[in-house]
Amino acid sequence: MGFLERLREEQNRLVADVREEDDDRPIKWIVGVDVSYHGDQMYAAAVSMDKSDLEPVSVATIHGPVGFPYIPTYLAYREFPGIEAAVSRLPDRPDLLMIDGHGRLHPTLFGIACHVGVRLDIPTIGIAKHLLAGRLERSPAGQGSARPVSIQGRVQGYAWIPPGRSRPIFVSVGHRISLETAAKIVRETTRQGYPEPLRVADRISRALTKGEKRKKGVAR
DNA sequence: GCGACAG
DNA sequence: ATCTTGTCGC
Repeated sequence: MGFLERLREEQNRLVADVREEDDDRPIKWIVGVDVSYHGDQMYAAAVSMDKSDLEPVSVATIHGPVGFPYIPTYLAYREFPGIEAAVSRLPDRPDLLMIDGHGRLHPTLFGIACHVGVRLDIPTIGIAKHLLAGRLERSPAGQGSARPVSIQGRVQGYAWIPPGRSRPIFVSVGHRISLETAAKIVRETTRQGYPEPLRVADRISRALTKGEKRKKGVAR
């Protein structure tokens, strides 16, 4: 059996561990984590903020060699090492992790947000800019612009157009949270375009790669 | 077999 | 994700 087939087997095994019930503990520290690349190096940033004011409280960054290529539906095997390392450098354990990429909106119902959540045993939400799997349903009456996304007839996520953005973002459960709560928290943490923890994490991780370019004298 | 395909 | 100039629009 090939390498990717083995990884697919692992996904199909671990998907049974995903929990979609809300956690008991209240959510105070929300962490956004994102990864950027420069050549064969990856840079990850984890940003922790208090849910009540969305002000960054702590930041952790790492960089290291890229160990896996980008292959659609296997994103976690590329990004998990960086995510894990950055999150573990934070002074406090996150109450909730926001991941750039899908959770249950995945062909195996086990996208990177589920992968990170299960392996770190932390509640996670998947937030992505493009759809990978699933079908957009008609907007239900009353729901503010959020459209359900279904896989095999089951709602696994929502497409939502945040203020200040023209295209939707896609929200799905990663681990230890309900889809409704995930959607609510995404709305509450979005000021413009994308949830604040992810916006800041993205900005920081990308700044790290830019800094690397300057060091090496790459043209600007 | 063909097309589509998170970051 | 990253590479990349100008260009359209608020």
